[in-house]
Amino acid sequence: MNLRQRILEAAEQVIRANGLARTTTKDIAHIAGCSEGSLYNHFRSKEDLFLHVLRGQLPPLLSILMALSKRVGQGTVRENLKEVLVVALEYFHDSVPMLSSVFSEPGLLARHREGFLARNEGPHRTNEAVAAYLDAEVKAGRMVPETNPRVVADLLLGACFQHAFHIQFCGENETREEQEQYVEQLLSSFVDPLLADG
Amino acid sequence: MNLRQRILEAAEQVIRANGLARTTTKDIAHIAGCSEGSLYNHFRSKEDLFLHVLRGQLPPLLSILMALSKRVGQGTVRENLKEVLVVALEYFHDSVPMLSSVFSEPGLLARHREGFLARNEGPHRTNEAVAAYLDAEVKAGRMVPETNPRVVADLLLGACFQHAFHIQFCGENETREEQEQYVEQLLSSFVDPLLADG
Amino acid sequence: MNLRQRILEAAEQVIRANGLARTTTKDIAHIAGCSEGSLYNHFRSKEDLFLHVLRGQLPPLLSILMALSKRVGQGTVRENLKEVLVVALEYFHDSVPMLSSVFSEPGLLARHREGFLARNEGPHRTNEAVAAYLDAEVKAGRMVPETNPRVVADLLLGACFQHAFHIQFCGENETREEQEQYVEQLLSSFVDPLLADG
Amino acid sequence: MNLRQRILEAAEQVIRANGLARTTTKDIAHIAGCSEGSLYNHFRSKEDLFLHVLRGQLPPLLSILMALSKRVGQGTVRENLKEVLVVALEYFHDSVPMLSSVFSEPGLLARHREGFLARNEGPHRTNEAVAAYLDAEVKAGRMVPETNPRVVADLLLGACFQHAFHIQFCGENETREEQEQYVEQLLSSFVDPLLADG
DNA sequence: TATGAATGAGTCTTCATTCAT
DNA sequence: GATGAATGAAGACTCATTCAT
Repeated sequence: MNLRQRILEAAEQVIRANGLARTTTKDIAHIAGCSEGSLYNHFRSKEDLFLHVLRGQLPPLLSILMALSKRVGQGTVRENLKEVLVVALEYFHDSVPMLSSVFSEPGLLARHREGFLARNEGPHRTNEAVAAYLDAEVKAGRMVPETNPRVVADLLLGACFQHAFHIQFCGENETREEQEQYVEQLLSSFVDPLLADG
Repeated sequence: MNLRQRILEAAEQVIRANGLARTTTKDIAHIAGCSEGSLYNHFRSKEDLFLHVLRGQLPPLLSILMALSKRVGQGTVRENLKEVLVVALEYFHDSVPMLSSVFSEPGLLARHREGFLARNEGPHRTNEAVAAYLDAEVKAGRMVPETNPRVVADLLLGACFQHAFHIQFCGENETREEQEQYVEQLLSSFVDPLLADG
Repeated sequence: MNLRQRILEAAEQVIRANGLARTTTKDIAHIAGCSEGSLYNHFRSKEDLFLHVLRGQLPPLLSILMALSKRVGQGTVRENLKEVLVVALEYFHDSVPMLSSVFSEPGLLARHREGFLARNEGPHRTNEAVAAYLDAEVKAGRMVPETNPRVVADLLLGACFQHAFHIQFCGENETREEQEQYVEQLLSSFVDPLLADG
Repeated sequence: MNLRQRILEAAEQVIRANGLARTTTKDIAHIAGCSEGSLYNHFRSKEDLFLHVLRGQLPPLLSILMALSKRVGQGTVRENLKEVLVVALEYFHDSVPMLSSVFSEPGLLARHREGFLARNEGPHRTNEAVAAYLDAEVKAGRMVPETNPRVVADLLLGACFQHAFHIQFCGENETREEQEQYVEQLLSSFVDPLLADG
């Protein structure tokens, strides 16, 4: 693996372990197995490096959710949503600490913003993707016509997001099974009544 | 106002303006109108000061939501929920940046956690309070019996929380009116069908 | 002596010993007997400190030359000029290395310039002061009327300046006696014919 | 042009633009259109490269002045001196910043000194060359016998040198015409009385 | 010979904290 | 309790130089 990539991964690793504010170039270089100077052969500044790390965080979930559009009309809506929500919940658990950290450095946030807005990759895009899927399923007659796709997407992803935020904030752990149970609760109480095959 | 209080407010002000990571004792002292040394006559350390600032952030919403229990059976459920959600949304807008910032300093987060867990004031308590209210309204027959109070609370507050997070993250502004519209959407599409008077 | 003054003198000392480009904050702090951090309690930056050191270099000769005006008509012109030129030559020897160094840092030179131009203390002022004295002596009838004061001042100070520059550049030493001999040469060959009492 | 020469010219260009202390190997390589590594295929070190650049600065004027000896008895003394002084003044304007810069790096100056002293090319040699010319003209009867050639050379070149130093130090510009006027002043007020054809 | 990634020593600067007054 | 000068550890970043290709 080339050094640039190693540096990016080292930076992500240190940020996750020590927190954004406690991440030093020295630590990053140590984990990457190179000198501090080398960091600057690949990134203009520490902030620039962070920006590249952050940039790598957003797309994963988004690309999964974009792929949802291909599943319209396939499998069951419930299964599709369950899979999506479990993936989202897991992703939120992973990304919430780093994503949230950025609020501690408004300058970094501002530059990060410029980037993801220009690339149309903001975190809000996930909700749009799920809403688009729901919309298609409503039109396909697989969900009741009263369904408001955007509101349902916001409710489901919002619940998962806040849930992950709270778990991380409280320093708890959640097993994969617990995550699935959480999603199952949402589906049973909220989504099932919206399914057309009721 | 005594100096201790002035320091606390100055710290909060600087954190909001510059971000947690860019908040220095020098800036705090300057805004508080005292010397840096004075900070240490009132707080053991900068972290200690931050902890006191953070402690002051959580309770406001919680105490409002706790008061909800007194409104069971009074007014309409819709009105009660609307008021609560608007207040919550506004509070999330205000507090998300500072609350999220803490993820950048795991040590600070850990100590903060010890505190709010000991005082039973964690951010997750807001959802519990709303769930308790909903539970009471279900029992009072003002909501359909299929309502799962905790899930509904998580969906509603989760949507508001993530919405505020996204707005702040994208650096946008939202007027009070837009906030009310957002809440109204949630109510119309999701809550109304759950009201027993339908 | 207060720390600020000690830092200024330490900086000057290190610049003289190691050269402007090889002067580090570490060395300055060490000579001043304080920590590097203390430098920044008294000066905004290393450049700012250098600016204050430089500012202290220009005025000494200038103030001596300004005092010349009081000697018009007193003593002999030759004696007055001799004293002035010896002082100037000695001063040039002392100041040429540091003054010249500044050309290596155009940014520092630019800021230095702003300062001395605003205070009307530039190095060219020395020539103006001597010219003013000569003009007065011409008008007092103690020098031949053909004397062009500004040209004579430029020739005499220019010769001394370049002489000092060459000596320093070649790393030679010049005793006080040799300096006096150099000045005496200038007086005998050039100034004497201009004196009215010839 | 070969790379070695391109590097030398690039180095000179960067030094003139950014100052000696702000000249980096990176900048030099960029201007020379080669890699930093290539610098070290042609020069032992950055200091070595600078030494070669400096070495190229001194001889130009000197060789012109050495050629003066051929003009003894030809043209008029006034014309010869005027041409020489204008060339010298222009040269001083050009070279003073770089030459002076070297005082900021005593180690570089010391090595430079070794070189030009061994080659008998020091800056003081210019004055010797002019003095030799004047001496010849005195002996040729074209200047009054009281003329002290070395003193006259020091006065004239000293005035020009200091004038150029002041102009550069004050960041001013001087047109060719102004330079000629300055020299003309020196000639009219000082040299003319020394010419034998008066 | 030309390269350019990698280096690591060195530099300036920041900042939370202390302590004598 | 209030001060603010002094601290020194730690930080990000620069840069001349090396070396494998």
